Amino acid sequence: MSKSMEQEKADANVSGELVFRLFNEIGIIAQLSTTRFERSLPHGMSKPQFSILNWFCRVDDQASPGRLAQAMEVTKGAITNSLKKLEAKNFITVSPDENSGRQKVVRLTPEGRRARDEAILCARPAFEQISQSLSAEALITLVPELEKIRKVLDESRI
Amino acid sequence: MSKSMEQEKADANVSGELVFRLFNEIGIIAQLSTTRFERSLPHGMSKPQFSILNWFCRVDDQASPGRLAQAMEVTKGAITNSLKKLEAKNFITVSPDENSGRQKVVRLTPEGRRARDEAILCARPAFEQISQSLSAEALITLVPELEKIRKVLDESRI
DNA sequence: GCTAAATAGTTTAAAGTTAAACTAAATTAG
DNA sequence: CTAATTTAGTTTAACTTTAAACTATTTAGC
Repeated sequence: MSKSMEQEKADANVSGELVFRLFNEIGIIAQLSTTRFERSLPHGMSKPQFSILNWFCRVDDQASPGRLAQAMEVTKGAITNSLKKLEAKNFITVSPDENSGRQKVVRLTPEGRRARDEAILCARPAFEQISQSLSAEALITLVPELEKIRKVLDESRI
Repeated sequence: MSKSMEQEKADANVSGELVFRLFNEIGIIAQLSTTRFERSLPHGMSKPQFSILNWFCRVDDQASPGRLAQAMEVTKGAITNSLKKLEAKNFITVSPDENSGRQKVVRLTPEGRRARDEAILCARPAFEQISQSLSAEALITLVPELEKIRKVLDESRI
């Protein structure tokens, strides 16, 4: 075995180890930050519920449940569940789609928009501390790298 | 309001926004990577089960259920559940602690160690692709930053 | 046009998690 | 030494998620 081949193998092992640690850290951070985030949310709102409201504020003012399922990266069943909760709180409306009898149209209500804004205000302090203990620089490099990883995972979804 | 104060507020908003995106990306990556990881595991092993076996290989050769719960960052109930599964597969042994009647001692079996090594081999290809689409550089900067974030979250746990 | 396949959404069953109640054992205080 | 408190682990109930089965509607193929 040539020297360069040995080196390549060593690199692969180092990368393998690092990728492993990467996903381990990400898993733990997701768990801890979700718990913290949900505890700070008003109206007994869950992270999935918040994500749906936030999506409406940021991406589009209406959508089918299926489109939301894709955007949230969860199953259709999970979206059915979340939409029921949000509808019960009058944060969204769900109506039949005029153009397609098998689709539905989901829309944000003014209360829903208010609840989302309120949620962001309530959650801010929970993350301020982390924001402070991280350099802005670190954040600026971190976020695009993570976006890249997410896209790779997303595009090669099984 | 002075110029510098305005600037500080703008910075805070930018950071707030970035921190928000950071945790959003982390949440999605955790979800997608866990699914992919679990599908690659042998013996119908779940990520929590693997994590316990892996902990024994990396940290200590025995532990109480409570210590494992802390290490895995889950509740004691969740650990009770996982340990039952692992014991049924003969990957661990659970025995009474000689020094304390209310504690138990959990240990890895040789089969457990083999299963963990096998799991790592099976999971490698699933992550190789990501490893390839990321620069080693990116990984080397990413992992320590994430470790820092995890530690901040962990140390200030509520 | 009519049948077959695909698509949208709901429901159900299995699994896993948390929080809280509970049992049993050890420690602390008086 | 006894009673109260704390600690370790299990159990239970509520909830969420996924995957698969199911219903209803639309689109394609012939």
